[in-house]
Amino acid sequence: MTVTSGRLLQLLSLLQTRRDWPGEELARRLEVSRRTIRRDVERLRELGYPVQATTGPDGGYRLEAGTAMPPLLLDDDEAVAIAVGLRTAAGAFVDGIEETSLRALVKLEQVLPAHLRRRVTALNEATATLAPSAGPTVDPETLTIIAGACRDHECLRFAYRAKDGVESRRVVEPHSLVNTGNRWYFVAWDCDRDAWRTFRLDRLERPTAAGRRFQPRQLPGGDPAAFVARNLSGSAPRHEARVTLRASKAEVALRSPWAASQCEPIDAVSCEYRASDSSIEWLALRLAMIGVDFEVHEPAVLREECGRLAERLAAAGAA
Amino acid sequence: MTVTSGRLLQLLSLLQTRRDWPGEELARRLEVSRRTIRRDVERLRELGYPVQATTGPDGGYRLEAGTAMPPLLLDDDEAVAIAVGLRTAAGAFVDGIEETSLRALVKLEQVLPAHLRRRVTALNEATATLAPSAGPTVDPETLTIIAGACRDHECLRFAYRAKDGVESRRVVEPHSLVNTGNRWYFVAWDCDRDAWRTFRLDRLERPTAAGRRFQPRQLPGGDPAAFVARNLSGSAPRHEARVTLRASKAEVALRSPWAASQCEPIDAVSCEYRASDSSIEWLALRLAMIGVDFEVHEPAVLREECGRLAERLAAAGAA
DNA sequence: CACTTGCGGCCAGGTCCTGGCCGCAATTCG
DNA sequence: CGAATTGCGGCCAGGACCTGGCCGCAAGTG
Repeated sequence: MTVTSGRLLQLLSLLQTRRDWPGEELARRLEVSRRTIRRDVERLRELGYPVQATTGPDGGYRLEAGTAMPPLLLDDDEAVAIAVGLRTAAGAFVDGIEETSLRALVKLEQVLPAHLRRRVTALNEATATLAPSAGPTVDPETLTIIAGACRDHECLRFAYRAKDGVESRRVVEPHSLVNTGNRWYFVAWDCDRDAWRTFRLDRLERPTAAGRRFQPRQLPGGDPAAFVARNLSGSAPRHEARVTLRASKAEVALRSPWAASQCEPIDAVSCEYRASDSSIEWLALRLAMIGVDFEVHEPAVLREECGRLAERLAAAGAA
Repeated sequence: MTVTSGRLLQLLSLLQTRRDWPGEELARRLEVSRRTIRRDVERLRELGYPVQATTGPDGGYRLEAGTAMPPLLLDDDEAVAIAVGLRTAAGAFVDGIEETSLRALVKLEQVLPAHLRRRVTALNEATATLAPSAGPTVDPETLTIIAGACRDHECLRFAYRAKDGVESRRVVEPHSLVNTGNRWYFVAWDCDRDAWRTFRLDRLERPTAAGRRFQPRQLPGGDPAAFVARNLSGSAPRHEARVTLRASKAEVALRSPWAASQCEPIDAVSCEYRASDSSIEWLALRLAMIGVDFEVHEPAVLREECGRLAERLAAAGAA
């Protein structure tokens, strides 16, 4: 029954755009009797969506938070906003959320109408400017193409620039994407070399689905993250910073709320701040961003980096 | 019809998690005959979802991008990822996307199951650390509560700290949220003072829905953005920076892709960078973040800020 | 207390769903 | 080229489901 199912979807959509809906209005919008609305609501409830109702004048229906996610019915703008948000989230280094963001993004982009896709890429370029990050960034386009190929077991072709700078064309059976810290790796079976390889995403260009499907192979060891870690052999060491800020924790919270959660109060005019990152430059900048005077206890390289940064800024300031 | 509609939704969900589905497998998963699958697919098409099919061995169904958004069927992790992404997008200053992100977020949070909500807030706190922004930030919680109250025409109660520091309790009929640059304003009818007011979100605390609904009033002039602009009377002046970077545009693009789009090449070893922001501190940090030597032409305050920052870092580096 | 709004039983007429069967078309593979 | 796989959709029959209308009931609101 295409009409009934469609109406149910419409009803769900209406219930998501506003909180309270009198049955009368729903009936008018969906062009059915109020009796049918009651029945539709009953159906939604049967499907597990918690629709609450209140009686009396000003009563109506309301979709509440339940135990499972109902299908999200988004309008164009909202879809675009979500896509943009996910792109930045997937591209950023936000411990533990990237892979999932990516999966959601792939799902969304699969069905994203073309005109919306154009808006997303346009907006994404515009916003990239304002979301600085340390180190080489990865194009969200690349990410979604590869993630999609992994999901759909589709062969992939791309250009790769090895560590020594040598360029080559690859054809692979994609297996998975792995995110460590702020870098993306791509685990795949290299068809030409007949072997498993890991590729760094920022060295990879113009990925395109080759169209051919394949039977997934078993990755030795099973866990792609472990596989990448093994092949990485200890690059990207993390730096653990311990710093005293010359301000109370409350002051820090006021100026830079994002830093407060890693602050331990010492006394009324200072607190200890801890942070870790694989990039010393970024670590130094984060400290500078807090906006209060500070003193670096460790590591020494961070102190040096602060000095370098100071020189650069001093030079700029003196000009 | 609950079973047919439910199956249609399940089918849609399956089609979103992977690209190709042989009819045989769909039939097995949904526990109906292949004939019924064919009919369900037909129904989806009738509802406007572009389901493509390919014949032959290795054939199957595939949900493609159409002209309208189908309902998104998300699993728990994906919902969390989207919520987190939207929260940062709404809190950040990403010209033009915040209001919409916020609307999508309100829609999502309305139906977000409690256990997922907990995960979102937890993650959000954790990630906030890595998404620094200049100036006072706004709690996404606050943002969604207010946006929801605006949408649902529900009275709102909150504490407000005026410019002169005086604290007061307010009860208002919320009208709209306005985002300018990197700041949020809230336009509402103040019930106690019987007048329209704009509030700065970062001065507002503990907003709670009062429960009472109201008939929306007409905002004089109609446009909330214009209303805010009128009442703002030229605060938050923007600083326009003009800087020479001591590196080629290509080098900048390599180190900090986000900055490249605002670079104009001068010669092989330098390029001009332009940026504007209401916060001098943030402007200086953005320059530092590019990671190359530079020289500030204007404004003078930016030069001074660089000097201040340099001193702070020098002190930290020397320690 | 009157009024509004949701709830759900009951009814009758008509529509739609499902599984099975079939011939057809497109594609892949040997 | 021919066999096999997969999707398409007509047809059928039995049964289940939908809809609108009507009603008495319960629960808020003023």
